[in-house]
Amino acid sequence: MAKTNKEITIKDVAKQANVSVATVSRVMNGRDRVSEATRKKILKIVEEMNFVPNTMAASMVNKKTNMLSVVVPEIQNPFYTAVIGGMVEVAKKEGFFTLVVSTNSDEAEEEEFFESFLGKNVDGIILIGTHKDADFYRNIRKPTILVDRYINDCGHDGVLIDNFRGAYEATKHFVDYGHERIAIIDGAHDFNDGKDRYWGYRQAMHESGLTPDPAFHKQGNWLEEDGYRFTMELLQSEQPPTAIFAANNVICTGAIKAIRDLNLRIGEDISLIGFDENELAQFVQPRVTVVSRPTREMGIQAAEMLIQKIKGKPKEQTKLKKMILDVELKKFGSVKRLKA
Amino acid sequence: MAKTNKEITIKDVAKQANVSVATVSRVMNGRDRVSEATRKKILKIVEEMNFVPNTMAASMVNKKTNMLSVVVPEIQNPFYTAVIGGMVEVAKKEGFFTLVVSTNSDEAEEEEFFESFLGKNVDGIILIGTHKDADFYRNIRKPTILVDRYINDCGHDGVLIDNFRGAYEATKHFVDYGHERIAIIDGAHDFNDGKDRYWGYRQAMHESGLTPDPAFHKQGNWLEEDGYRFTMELLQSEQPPTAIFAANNVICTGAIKAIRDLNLRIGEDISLIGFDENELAQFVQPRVTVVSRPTREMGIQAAEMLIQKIKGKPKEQTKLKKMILDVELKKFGSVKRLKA
DNA sequence: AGAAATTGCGTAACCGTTTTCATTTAATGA
DNA sequence: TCATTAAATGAAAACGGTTACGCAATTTCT
Repeated sequence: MAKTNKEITIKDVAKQANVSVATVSRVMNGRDRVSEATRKKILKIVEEMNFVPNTMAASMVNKKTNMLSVVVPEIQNPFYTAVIGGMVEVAKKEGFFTLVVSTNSDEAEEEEFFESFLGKNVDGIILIGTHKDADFYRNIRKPTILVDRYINDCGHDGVLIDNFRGAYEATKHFVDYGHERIAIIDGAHDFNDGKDRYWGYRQAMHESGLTPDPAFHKQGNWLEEDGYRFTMELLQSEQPPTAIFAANNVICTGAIKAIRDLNLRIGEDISLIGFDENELAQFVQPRVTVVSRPTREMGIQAAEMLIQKIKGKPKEQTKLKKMILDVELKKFGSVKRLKA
Repeated sequence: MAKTNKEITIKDVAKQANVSVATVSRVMNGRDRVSEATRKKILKIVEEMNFVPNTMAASMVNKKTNMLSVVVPEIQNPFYTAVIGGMVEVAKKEGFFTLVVSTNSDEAEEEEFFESFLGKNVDGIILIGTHKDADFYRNIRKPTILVDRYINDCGHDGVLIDNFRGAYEATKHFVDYGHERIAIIDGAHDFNDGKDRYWGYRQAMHESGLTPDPAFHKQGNWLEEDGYRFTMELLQSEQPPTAIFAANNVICTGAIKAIRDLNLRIGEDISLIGFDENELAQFVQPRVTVVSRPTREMGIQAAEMLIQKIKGKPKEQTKLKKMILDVELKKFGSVKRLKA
């Protein structure tokens, strides 16, 4: 079992087949025409020798890797994995291989990716960014689609959802059911998504003639523990709200747990709306009303835009596109009717 | 803004600095000695021209990419993302970049990976496999560590947990609390993990002098819906069990939902133990007793083994190692005491 | 049949690095 | 001062493919 650990190369095949490497290369990727006889012969030898071309060498000359990457802040968050799922589906169909990178919401890690082997060598990127500055994005030279989080003047197309309207509809729903003391738990307004949700809430309040109590705006870090802590605070205060809008999925999870720990009933003692589906929101009874967005679809759209961009000629550099997908308020029983 | 889209290469730098490419290469990766003067000069020019070496070209010659990949069946499953988390942590510390690939539990997709650019070019692989045949694994030439699922004679090291003991302890716990009618919901015994859990259950039953009712072994596909459906069936049968062992995390989720939908109380009307933590198991009250395994730690150990293997010389090919990590039965209130 | 067009394939340059080996230059010693 | 040794650098051959170009050998056209 003396193992010659040397990988066999196109040269070995060429020698064996008594042809030039060019010919082997030709049959390998069916570009040029080769006589049926030699094609057969070469194919047979390729099979026998178990030759697999070194993609890296090939990429060096034709500058394509057929790899896409999707960069997300947290691989644990089901919202992101859903986007990934949609993206991978399309990429695969189009012949691209997708690799996933999680940056742990860390700007340094995000930068590291772009300087790494991968960042340099994928054909395109779908990015749910962590950076807040447009400069960072402008420095990305590869075809890139921003998903969910968008920074103006970043120089890339985006696939987004109407966060403003989502929050607006949620808040409006509370108001329609007679709520006036409506709290919102969100996080830093570093990105458009968070900011828009807050201002959707504000506008709905304003239009309804309600002045939001500043104490009802709880701003954390978009974490489950924030949802838990702030819900506790809110519900244990002197004048608790009657309704809480949890501005993302994990905040909502925290809120549900807090409400449970306080022995209160959702939709009865306290009304709640979340943003995005999440396991707990679907489990509790009544199920929690949520602003739902087409997560998987976002990945699909982004991948299609990206691939189109990769395949299109550079001259087709039309102006930037932002695709806004629609949200839907899925009403279950977590909002109590206070008035007819 | 006429953009010369050509990437600048080491040659450009060399020309600008009036030195050979060899010298530039030397200063870039600090291998050989270079006079301080030229080093400074080159570094300055590198800075000015914003030169970044083409890693792919470099990899072609030194056959290293400093990339690791982790291949998992389902990126949505929190168990896998936890393993990934641990692995990435170690890899990063050791200077490796990690990329994640999900195969959707599809053998074809798994194979595709190994034939792709990535599969060919990473320095090592951590694999939670989908294939059932040892041959597949034996064909993997790169340094590889199998995690969680192990196939004998596969030719690779593994990081596993003691599934047998986990299930054994869980079952024993039921018995200790006086249960005799104990059901198990699992899935196909394609891998050691599932099989071992089943036989851990069997042995505990046997040692306790209990003969398991064949109707109490429900075998599905390890899916949440299986957990739901079988729990329903079990609890609605003529002679329902008093205890259910849900052999993985999503089956447990399904079981919890079914119990809820049947308006039964966990730990009262039906006792339940799950395998692995999961969101719902932690949420319901009483919290569900689970066999807990060190998920993150598994990733850490695997990454350390892998990197050691990559860095070690080939002659150090000692015999195969299987590292077995311990499980722990975390007792909460979901098992009712039937006797003192 | 001879010119023209087509087909099949080999030669060699190239992609952007690393690295060995040889060579030049500077430093050291007697 | 001149030989000896050490330090700094350059030339060129890899690494494993792709592809423009060109030349024979066929086929097609008139």
